[in-house]
Amino acid sequence: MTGSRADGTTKRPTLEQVAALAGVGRGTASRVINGSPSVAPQTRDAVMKAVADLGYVPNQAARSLVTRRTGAIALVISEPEERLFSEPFFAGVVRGISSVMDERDRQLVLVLVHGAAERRDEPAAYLSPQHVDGALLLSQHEGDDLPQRLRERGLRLVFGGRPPSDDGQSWVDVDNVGGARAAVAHLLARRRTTVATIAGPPDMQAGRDRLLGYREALDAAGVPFDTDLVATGDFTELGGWRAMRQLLEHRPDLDAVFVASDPMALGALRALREAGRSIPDSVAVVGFDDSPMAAVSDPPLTTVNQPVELLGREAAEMLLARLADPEGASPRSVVLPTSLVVRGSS
Amino acid sequence: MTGSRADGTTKRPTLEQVAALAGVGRGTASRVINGSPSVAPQTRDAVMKAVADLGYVPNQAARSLVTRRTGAIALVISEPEERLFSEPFFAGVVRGISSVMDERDRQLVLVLVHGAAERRDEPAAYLSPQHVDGALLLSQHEGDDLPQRLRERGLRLVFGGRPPSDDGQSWVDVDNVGGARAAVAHLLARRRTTVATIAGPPDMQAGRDRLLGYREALDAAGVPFDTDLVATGDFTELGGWRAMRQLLEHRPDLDAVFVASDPMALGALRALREAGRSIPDSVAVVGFDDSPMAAVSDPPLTTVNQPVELLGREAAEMLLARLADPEGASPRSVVLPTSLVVRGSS
DNA sequence: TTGAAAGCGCTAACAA
DNA sequence: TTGTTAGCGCTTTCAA
Repeated sequence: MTGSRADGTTKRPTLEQVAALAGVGRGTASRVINGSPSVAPQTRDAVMKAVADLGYVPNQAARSLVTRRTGAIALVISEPEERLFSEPFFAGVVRGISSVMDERDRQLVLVLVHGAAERRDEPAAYLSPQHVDGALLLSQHEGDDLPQRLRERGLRLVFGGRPPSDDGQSWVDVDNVGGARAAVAHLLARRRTTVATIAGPPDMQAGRDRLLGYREALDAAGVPFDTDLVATGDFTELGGWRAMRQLLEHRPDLDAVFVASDPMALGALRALREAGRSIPDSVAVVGFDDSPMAAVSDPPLTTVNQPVELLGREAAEMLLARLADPEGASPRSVVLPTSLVVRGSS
Repeated sequence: MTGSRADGTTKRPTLEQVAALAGVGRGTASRVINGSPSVAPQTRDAVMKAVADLGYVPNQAARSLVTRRTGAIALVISEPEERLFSEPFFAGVVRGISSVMDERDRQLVLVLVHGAAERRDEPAAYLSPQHVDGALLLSQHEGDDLPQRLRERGLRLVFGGRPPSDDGQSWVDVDNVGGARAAVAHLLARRRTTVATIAGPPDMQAGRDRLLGYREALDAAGVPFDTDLVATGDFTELGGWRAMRQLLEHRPDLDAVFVASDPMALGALRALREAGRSIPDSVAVVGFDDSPMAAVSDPPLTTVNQPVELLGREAAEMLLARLADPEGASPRSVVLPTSLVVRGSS
């Protein structure tokens, strides 16, 4: 099927050979392979057969050279956000992105960029139209000018997670506000009267949105917002533990807490246990993420599910759609629904 | 610096233009750019200046077309190992790999492959010399034939973590055996007499190696090996919790436990707490990973540090070295030292 | 609908 | 040491 060479390299069949075998010109063979409509059915069949017989695979380099498209998409991870690597969230999103890229025969190039602080030279020089057709940015943080620079270089961008400044960007996000609202409404519906929250970092959109959802649920129920019932964590277990202790100190009368991430919720559970508070009798806890840990914690955690894999898929497809569009379609945004996963009796 | 076109695409300067500006032939310009030694210093300078003035960047597609090298390296993650995504281990390794690739102007292509079970067609057809020059495989599991197939396709491979069957492979690993040995020796030196272990999955090399280290330390101290003191977990917190409960049931007299991963160690701590055993007075616990959680757990966990970022760097450099070598250097293997991080009084 | 031919930008072989 | 030239494999006009 493929000839081998002395150096172990494999010599692949070329379009030329396919054309010859099919008894057509190179141009025609090319048209068939690229799905051009103006090809006679029988010609198409002949070429297809030749392709199959020869095990032909187009040479991407040659193709790129003339089309000026690389077929590659960058997945940009900002170094400070590397924490994402240690969250199930990330794995799911990447799986979603990856499956789309596979289906569409695109390659996914992983680019870790250093924080603005530690950048010496032009950041991520690799991120240019010369190397990738577009870029997917995950979970941006406020004040980073990388997206702007990439856009200036002519790269099409799509954000996974709503970007801090939503000025004509394309993004896919989950409904953080709605998820948080549902979580808090659930607690209120269970006759909890003093519902606290452990919010995420205020410089992250997800953190802000989930806090907003908390407020909205209180408003809807006519419950006044009380800053003493709000503590902030950094999405880690330790942060959740600290925040819970702080809440217990200020407001030992609380009987429920909505925690903006599962790791923080686990930390909160620990703090509550250490304080001798029973769960959920004395304090009900609801998390956010629907991470695997939430299902097996003691007690199992009610939490908000977010469709992470779908988020990845949608973002990837949105980017490919923008690339396919002649002048780069106008920015779009999609919000995916979240849902409450009720466990135990909290 | 670069001309823009109507479609927003950037038209980059070509080697031709660089040569013209420098007043040399295209070939000479090419030599300078590729660092050929046979170029007169002044010629070199002239070309370099032209490159700088024009902001010239070589066209990778054109280059690949003639050199038949892509400049890309695949990072292959097997789907079942996706758990790696949720471990700090992974983030560190990827950071190491990524930094090397940046330095050497290589792109890192992320490839998630599905488990052997769910593969429909030829697995990861993308993984061929046509697309990538080589591949880095992380944490392989027993019985997967993907590495073999990739090698048959003519791809150079390097493993991060010792591969299950070490028949002439190239790999970089950390000293799991030595780390485990040190951990157990530490417990024995602290006059612990009944040291149990929670081992990792037996189908993973790291799991086996850490158990071996445990045995070696016992042997060295003349302590008999007792299967009742061995429980197995799956590297997750839940697994550690279960294993600890099992150990306590069979051998409530144990006074120390070496746990083969930090997440499992945290689960073990929880089980011990729930059983009313004080830590470290009643039972001393040592983990493995030196994950961030270990430092902030209650009590802080003594654990084994593994140089994850270095592992990534070494693996990446080994692969590039193999690629640079004419006939693909003979397989090499490197074991990086681990070290015990003693915390608290365990 | 099809074939022929002109490059895409670069490296490497060959001459000079 | 340098310039010239022949492709690498493909897409895409341009004619037919």
